[in-house]
Amino acid sequence: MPQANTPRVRIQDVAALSGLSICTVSRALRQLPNVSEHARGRARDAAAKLGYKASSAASRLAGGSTGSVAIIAPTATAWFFARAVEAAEEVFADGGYDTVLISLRNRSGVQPKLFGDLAGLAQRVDGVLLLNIALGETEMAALAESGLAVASVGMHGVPWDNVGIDNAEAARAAATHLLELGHRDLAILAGSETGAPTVVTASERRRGFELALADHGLTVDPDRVIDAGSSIEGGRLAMVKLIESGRMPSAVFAGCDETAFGALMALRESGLSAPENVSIIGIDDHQMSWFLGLTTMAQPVADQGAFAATLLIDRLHRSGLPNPPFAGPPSNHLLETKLVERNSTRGR
Amino acid sequence: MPQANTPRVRIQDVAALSGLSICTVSRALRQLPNVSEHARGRARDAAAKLGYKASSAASRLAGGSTGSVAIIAPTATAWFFARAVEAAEEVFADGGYDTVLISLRNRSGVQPKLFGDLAGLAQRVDGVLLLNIALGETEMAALAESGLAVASVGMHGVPWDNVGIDNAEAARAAATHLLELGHRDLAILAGSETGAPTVVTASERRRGFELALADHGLTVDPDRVIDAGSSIEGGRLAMVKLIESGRMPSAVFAGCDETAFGALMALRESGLSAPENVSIIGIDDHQMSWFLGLTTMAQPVADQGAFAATLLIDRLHRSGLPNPPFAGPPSNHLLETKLVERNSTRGR
DNA sequence: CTGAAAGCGCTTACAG
DNA sequence: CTGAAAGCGCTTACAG
Repeated sequence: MPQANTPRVRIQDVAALSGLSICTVSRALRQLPNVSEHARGRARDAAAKLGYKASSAASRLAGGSTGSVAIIAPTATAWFFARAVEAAEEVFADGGYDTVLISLRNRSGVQPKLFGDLAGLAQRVDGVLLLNIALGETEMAALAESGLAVASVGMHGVPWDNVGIDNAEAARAAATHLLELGHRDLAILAGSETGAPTVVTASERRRGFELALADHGLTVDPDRVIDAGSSIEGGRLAMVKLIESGRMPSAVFAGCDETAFGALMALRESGLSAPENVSIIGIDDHQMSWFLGLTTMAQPVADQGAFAATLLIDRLHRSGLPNPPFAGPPSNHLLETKLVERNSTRGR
Repeated sequence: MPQANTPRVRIQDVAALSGLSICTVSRALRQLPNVSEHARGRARDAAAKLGYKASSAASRLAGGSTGSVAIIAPTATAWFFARAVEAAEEVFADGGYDTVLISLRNRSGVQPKLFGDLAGLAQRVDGVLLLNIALGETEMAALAESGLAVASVGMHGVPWDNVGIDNAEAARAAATHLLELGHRDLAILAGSETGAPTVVTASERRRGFELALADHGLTVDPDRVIDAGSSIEGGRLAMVKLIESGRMPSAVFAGCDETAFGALMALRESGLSAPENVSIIGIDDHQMSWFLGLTTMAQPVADQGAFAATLLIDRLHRSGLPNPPFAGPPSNHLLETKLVERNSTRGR
């Protein structure tokens, strides 16, 4: 196998240049305690002059950090995930971490396999950023045992740092918008796609939807709850189902904008449109939503990914310090959403 | 730092169980030559029974493979890249490789930094999959020296396996469609965004555009070549520029569908539309293109990512064999594109 | 075809 | 606060 021909700068070189032992250099560079400021300075200078960067392989093998983190997402192509992933990756890269992308690809089987060998994963990365992953109890336990640092986006009641939006509230606000417009026969397009790992936000959004209806003395008609996943195609099929049922609701709450796009497509295919035949509201404020005149609850996506990544890195840094595991209780950060009214909804 | 508590299965355990030495096991498991079929079988059985998987850290440190590959993309959020990345990630995962995602994020500075330390990268991954990255000569040289296996999507005249479409031909076909509709004043929305790393396909598409015009005895008016990058916003701004120039072309070739979407938005903002005021054609066949009635040249995206990933893995496998570097000359695979006529173009 | 030995570059106890 | 030693789990020459 061909080799890079730049001779690697080893910790030994830094030790030689700084006049310290390699173990002191190692501790100094990793900000561990019990190193004099003087030694720390010398080590840092020598490392900088030599352009030294610890071998992640050696460090990892010796029991130190791997210098990489994994992002686990249900899919990497959906609007939300692509943006969250990229924002997180940027934070990780700036923090000196490689980011390993693991897409569950809406394929059953890959999640169990992944969580079945968390020890293997833990050997390759220091921490994981979970993006809207629905976890079973066994999986939660496995994660706790793995020793991996964890942070997440869009998860709920979870024993690690999380950032998201208040999904129930956002859904409630969306449905309330519809109700205040005078609509009473509401349908919700949400939930999981067949064979797809459940996306946690879906159930919360559905709960918010129910809450809004309850606020208005209404209950949810099971026939008006359509599984649509969170894809364009899922939204399209769900709306087709509604149209073919011959009983069109007055308004539709789509679990996310892409689902709403699909619903809009289905309407057009049938010669119908929003808000003429039905009002439609989504959640996201996708880049195309303005164009399509879609009313939606806007959420900050890149911010969520970046913030969660920052929290994970913070934990990782603190974990190097004494008194693990990772000082401080888990925090939960809810970012703001806001209603963006356009032309897909109107009073009746 | 907390530790996983499943005791790791080491190669030594496999050696003990199989009655072989660890070095024979090592060779057997990596399919190296000079191992008897008998030993190979015993090693394989023992490894399977124990659920042995080599430590990537140890393997890497000892000079073996890292078990991971990097995907380098200009951005991970654009429609094309998100899909290509996910498709490639699936192939890598199935092949047992971790995939490290590196997004250049359209930020100048990150590419030079990355290529400035390819030796560092080579220490962490076995190979890289380049997605439409414009490379300077120094970067090409650095890549060759790094010892990394390389494959790419959408690149041109490159000394490694590549898969893509014939960009010049696709662009030429798109422009020809416009010309055959009778348009003579054509504009092209393409090229790189300010500060963004150049996307290689852009220049090829521009060349195809020129070719088509030349076929019809026309030359390109520099004023009709607008830098639009390949984003929605870039397309919008480019079209705004065209509108504000007061000299609207008869038809517009957008370098990709997202650029076309942006152009469509700009038209709508000005109370204009396609094909009434101008014909518009894109390249991609984005999921939303049908909805927006956009005429476009369809290209298979996931196929490109998956195919290129397969080629990279093949090289990686072959690189373990004797007689490196990697047997076989680089191959270039061009996948089919095809015109999808919708309502954004019409004769004049 | 197979094995004993050395070494990859770190980090972690353990002494000082 | 600092250092010498052992060891992490592999792979690579080198002998047999």
